[in-house]
Amino acid sequence: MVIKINEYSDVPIYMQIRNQIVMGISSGELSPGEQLPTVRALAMEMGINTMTVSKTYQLLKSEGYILTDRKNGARVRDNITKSGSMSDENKNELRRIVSEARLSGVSKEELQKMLEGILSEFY
Amino acid sequence: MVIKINEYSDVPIYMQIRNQIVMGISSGELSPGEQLPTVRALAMEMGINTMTVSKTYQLLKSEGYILTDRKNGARVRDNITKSGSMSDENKNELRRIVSEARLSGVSKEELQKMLEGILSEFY
Amino acid sequence: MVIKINEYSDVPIYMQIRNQIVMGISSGELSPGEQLPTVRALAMEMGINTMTVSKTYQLLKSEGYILTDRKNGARVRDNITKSGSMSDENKNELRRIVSEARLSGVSKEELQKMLEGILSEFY
Amino acid sequence: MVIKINEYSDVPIYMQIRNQIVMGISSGELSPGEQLPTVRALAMEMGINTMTVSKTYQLLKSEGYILTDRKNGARVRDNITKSGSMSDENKNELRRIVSEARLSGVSKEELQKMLEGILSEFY
DNA sequence: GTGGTCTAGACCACG
DNA sequence: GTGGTCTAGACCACG
Repeated sequence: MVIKINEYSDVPIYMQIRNQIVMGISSGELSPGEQLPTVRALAMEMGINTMTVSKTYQLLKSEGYILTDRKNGARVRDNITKSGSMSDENKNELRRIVSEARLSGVSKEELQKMLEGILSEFY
Repeated sequence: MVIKINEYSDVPIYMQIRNQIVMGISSGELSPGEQLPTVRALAMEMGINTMTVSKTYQLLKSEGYILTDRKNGARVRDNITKSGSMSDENKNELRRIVSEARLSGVSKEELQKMLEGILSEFY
Repeated sequence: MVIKINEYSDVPIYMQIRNQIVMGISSGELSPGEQLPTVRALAMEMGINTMTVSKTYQLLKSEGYILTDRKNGARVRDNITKSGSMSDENKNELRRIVSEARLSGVSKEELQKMLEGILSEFY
Repeated sequence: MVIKINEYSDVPIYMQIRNQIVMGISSGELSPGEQLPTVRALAMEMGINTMTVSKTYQLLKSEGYILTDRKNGARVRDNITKSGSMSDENKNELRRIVSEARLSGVSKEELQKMLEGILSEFY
């Protein structure tokens, strides 16, 4: 799996990596139980600080997306906790994005089409 | 229009206010040409510093959502610039949110229903 | 002569009017000795405060572009003081504008052509 | 690169700094990728508040001239967005400056010569 | 060590 | 009375 960092983004690097791994798991690109690169390897590959990758893995672990152990490194959990609902933060983000799309002149139809496209990526 | 700040959020205060005003404009709660509270009034009302509100207004101005002048204070622009498309950042956010929703066990149908609900708020 | 105010501009109204009158004099649209509208008339016509127009006229007078007397109102001076050189401020502005044009990807030829066009308006 | 503030100017400090950095980038004095002084260092050096410098950097960032990150501080972007044209504001400023030059008695030839000089600084 | 955010308080130009 | 600017000083997340 290829992870790309956007250096112009305001999203912190550790969060960009986290987001891409989450999307990888959700889309199926990363399978349950699959091994992730070691902190050191990923940091080296991306030319960033090991601390940054470490922060990503700890976050993913605390969110229940991955497991880490000293022997095997980090692996995708095969029983990710399902709360069954979206966080209020994400709901709010959705509202913000939709409202901005409308003000940008994106039509309802265009937006629905785009949303269907994104849904088909993950469902 | 009531603006609520979540002091525990990671989103900076000036950005929370900005987001709520954008949503207000998009939903129609704030009409084109409508006066916004003065910097001082809003700061007082929310118990925050005038500089913070000022930052919000300048951001909204630079984004083309409002205009300010010393006589009338700030008001909603009546010809908001329409790029016609969503920013890459917002598209990416949509993908992140959808991917997280799926991993949380939200079904495609539930998500579609929620999206329709949000769309009907703004379109 | 038609004066247009851009309400979105950061340039104060009194300065926008001043600039347009100066350009009118320089282009010949306003002739030496020509009568300007009264403060009251111009303010009424533009739907702005008389104080704003008054400020404009006082500025133009202090800059030596117009004369005012109680009997005849304001007139374009027929012997505008010629310093013979550009102000340092204006030179600096030119440098700023040219530097921004270049960074915007405007070619030297395009810029020269535009400058010739502007020069032919006033010379 | 030396930045000089004119404390008597009407141009706000953060804007004076912004203008000089833009001119520095355009003239080549500041190279793509080059580090800018840290907010604190520049503020200290110029004897002004860090907030003022911070405002400058955020403006330059929002205009696409520089990028900032917490590790490296601020640096000049190597792919500055090129709109391909001058802003209407800058065109208007050019007209104002040329019209004032003419009224000051600057000849067309002198002005053309000065413009060529400025163009050769940046092109 | 860096930029980002926020406060309390002040002064100013504009209208 | 309004927004715009600036200071002095502080705390925080990121890396």
